[in-house]
Amino acid sequence: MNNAEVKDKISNAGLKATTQRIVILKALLESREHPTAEELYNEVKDEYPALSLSTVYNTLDCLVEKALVKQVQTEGGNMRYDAFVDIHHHLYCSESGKISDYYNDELNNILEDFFAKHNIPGFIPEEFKLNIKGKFIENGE
Amino acid sequence: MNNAEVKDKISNAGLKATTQRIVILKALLESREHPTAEELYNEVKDEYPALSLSTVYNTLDCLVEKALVKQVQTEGGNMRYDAFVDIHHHLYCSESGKISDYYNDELNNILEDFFAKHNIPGFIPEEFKLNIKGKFIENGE
DNA sequence: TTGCATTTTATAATTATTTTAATTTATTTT
DNA sequence: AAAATAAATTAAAATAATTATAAAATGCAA
Repeated sequence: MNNAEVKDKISNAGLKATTQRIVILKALLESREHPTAEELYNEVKDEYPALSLSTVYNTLDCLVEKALVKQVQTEGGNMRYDAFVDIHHHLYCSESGKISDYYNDELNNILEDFFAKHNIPGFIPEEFKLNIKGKFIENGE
Repeated sequence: MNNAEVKDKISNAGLKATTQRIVILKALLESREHPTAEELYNEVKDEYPALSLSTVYNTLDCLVEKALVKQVQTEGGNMRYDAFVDIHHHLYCSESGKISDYYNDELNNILEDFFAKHNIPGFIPEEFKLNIKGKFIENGE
């Protein structure tokens, strides 16, 4: 995705498309690693050395508020971010802690169907996210 | 659950059953609120005023390690704990941040079946946890 | 009981994140 | 275009959650 497209994304969300916001969102869109604010900061610093870590936090807050970015639930301490806001699930590796994406439309349909049929008393579900814990295996293991 | 039963749980896991561990685990077993370390500390302090917050953190780490307690994924900053380690899912309220339990064996079976049939290349799934985001509704709303 | 290992405690240190207030940048008004 | 206004960014300080440290207390084995 080029800068102009990222810029449009930000503008269309009703935010000022500042350089900082563009480079931060672009970096996040180029990563599938669900980085922390600090990891993103280190990514972006090369290209934009004047950037401050506060700005990364502020910008991510903005982007989350406008639903351009999602916070990723982790069991560990710190917050991670994901610019891929389409429906997908996560694989959590119990050994490395790595979080990978899992896309499966059939699974999404099954979950939608299930909760269309099974009411949860007192609760209106809006979004389903499956966390799959397990282990990555080496090739040939 | 009485103290003796909690004590056995701890001993059976291979841990020394100290008073602190007993009261902390007991308090957690009596809560369905997925408390933080600090919330637990405040619960337990009445009954056991000498208790230190560090001990709560240490004890919870121990209990997690021995799988008597699970960490609960949250989007906010701080860690939450759950002494109910049987298979269940969580309802996340987007308004209040409250996390409630959702039990459904049929859903568990559907998920088991799905991943028995659908291999994830390079990954061995061990545990499925569905996070259901939505809203709690008032009676009569 | 004596000795040893473990646990607990209080304190200090660390880390992630948020707040603050000043500065810079962008936008609107004149 | 210049001045006024608003918004965003920055560096620094503050806060909150958690972890590390080292001394004291506890519990168990010989």
